[in-house]
Amino acid sequence: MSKVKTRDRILITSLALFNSQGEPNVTTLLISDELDISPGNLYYHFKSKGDIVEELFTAFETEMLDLLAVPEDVDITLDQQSFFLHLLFEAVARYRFLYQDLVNVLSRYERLQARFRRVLKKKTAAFRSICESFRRQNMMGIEPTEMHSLCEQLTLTACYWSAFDTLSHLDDRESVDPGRGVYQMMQLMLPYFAPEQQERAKLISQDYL
Amino acid sequence: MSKVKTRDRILITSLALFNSQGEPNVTTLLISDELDISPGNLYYHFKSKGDIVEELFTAFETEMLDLLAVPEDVDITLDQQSFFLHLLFEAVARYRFLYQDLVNVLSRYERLQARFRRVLKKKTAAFRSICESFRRQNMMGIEPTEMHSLCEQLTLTACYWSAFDTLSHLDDRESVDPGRGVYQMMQLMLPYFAPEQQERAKLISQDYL
DNA sequence: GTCTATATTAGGATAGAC
DNA sequence: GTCTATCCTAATATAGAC
Repeated sequence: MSKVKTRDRILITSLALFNSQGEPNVTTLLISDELDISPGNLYYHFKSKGDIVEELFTAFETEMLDLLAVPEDVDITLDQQSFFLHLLFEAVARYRFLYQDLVNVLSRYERLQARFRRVLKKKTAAFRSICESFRRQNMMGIEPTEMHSLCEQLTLTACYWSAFDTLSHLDDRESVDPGRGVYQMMQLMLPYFAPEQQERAKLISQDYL
Repeated sequence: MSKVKTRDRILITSLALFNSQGEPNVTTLLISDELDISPGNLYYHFKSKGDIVEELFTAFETEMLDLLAVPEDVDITLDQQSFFLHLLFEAVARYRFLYQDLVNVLSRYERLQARFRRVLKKKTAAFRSICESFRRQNMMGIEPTEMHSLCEQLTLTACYWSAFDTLSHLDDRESVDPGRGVYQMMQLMLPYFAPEQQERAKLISQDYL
C-alpha cells in the first residue's frame, strides 16, 4: 500500500493529467476517477479545482525562481550555460500544462497572471545575465539592441518550444524531449559567439539533437 | 439599418469576441447578446458553436494558404520579404484566438488539427523558399542545418509572437501591433545576411519598431 | 428569420453518513 | 479521511410560436 498521502497523490495525478490532456479538459471527476477516490474526497483536500492549479503553480514558481537566480557578476562557461538550459527545459516540460494554454489558464485564474509575468521577467533577466557574462569574457560580440532582441527571443522559445514541438506530433502527448529545445536555444545564440566559442557551442548543441 | 446578413454578423462578432476574450471563454449566449439577437436565432444560422469556429478557421486557412503560396524559383527582394512578413503577422493577428489557446482549441475541434498542421508546414516551407532564394542571390550565407533550425524558429515566432507579446500587457487585449513581430523576425535572419544586405535589413527592421 | 421557453448535460461544489 | 448523494450553475442546443 502506498505511503503517499492522498493530498499529494491528487497533486501528482492532476499535474500528469493537466499536462497530457490540457488543464481545461481535466475535470475534478476525472482526477478522482484516476485516483480511485470519490469526488467528495478530492474536495475534502482541496476546496476547488483552482486551488489545485494554484498549488501546482506555486511549486512551478518556486522551482523556476530558484533555477533562474543566476548570479550577476560571475563568469559563466558554455557548459554551465547548456546545463542551465537543460534544467530550464525540463522544468518547463514538467509544468507544460501552463504553457500549452497560457492565455486561457491565466485568464481563468487571474491571481496567477502577475506571478507568471514575474517568472517571465526573471527568465529574460537570466538570459541577459548570461549574455552579459559572455560579453565580459569576450566570448560574445553583440550590440545592446541585438542582445535585447535575442533575450526576448530566448524567453519566447523557452516558453513555447515544447508546445510548438508537441504540435508536430499531437498524437502522443505523454513524452516531451527537452533536447531539441536546448539545441534550438543554442542555435539562437550561435551567430553571436566569437569563432572559437562558436565551434565549441556547435559541438555542445549537437549533443542535444 | 445594416445590410449585412445576420449569418455574417455572427461570424464577425464571434471572431472579435474570440480574439479578445479567448474562444473557450466566449459562450453562444455572449455572442447573441453582443449582436442583440436571441440564442435561438444564432442556432438557426449555425447548428453549433463548433460550426462557427470551423467556418472562421476555413477563412483563416484560405487566407493563409493564399499568402503562403511563395513561388519557389523567384528572386525575392528584402522589401518583398518584409512586406510578406507584415502581411503574415496581420493575418495571424486577425485570427489570433487560434494561437492563443492552440492546444485547447485543437483538442476540442479535432478536425482542425490536421488542417492547422498543414498550414504550419506551408509556413515553414515558405520561409525555406525565401531563404533559399536569398542564398541563390548570394545575399545570405547559411548552412543547411542552420537553415532548417532558422526556419523552424521563424515558424515558431510567427505563431507565438503575438501571444507572447500580449502576455506583457494582458490588460488590453483588443489591440495587437504586428510591428514588433516583424522586427523580431528580421532580427532572427539578420546574422545570416551578407554585410551589405545586413545593413539594408537593419534599416528596414528599424521601421517596424 | 427571429423570438421565447425549455430541455439536456456536464462540471464544480456541498452535505451528511460512515 | 472517505464515501454517496445531491445541489447549483452555466453552457449547449432544441421546439414551437410568430
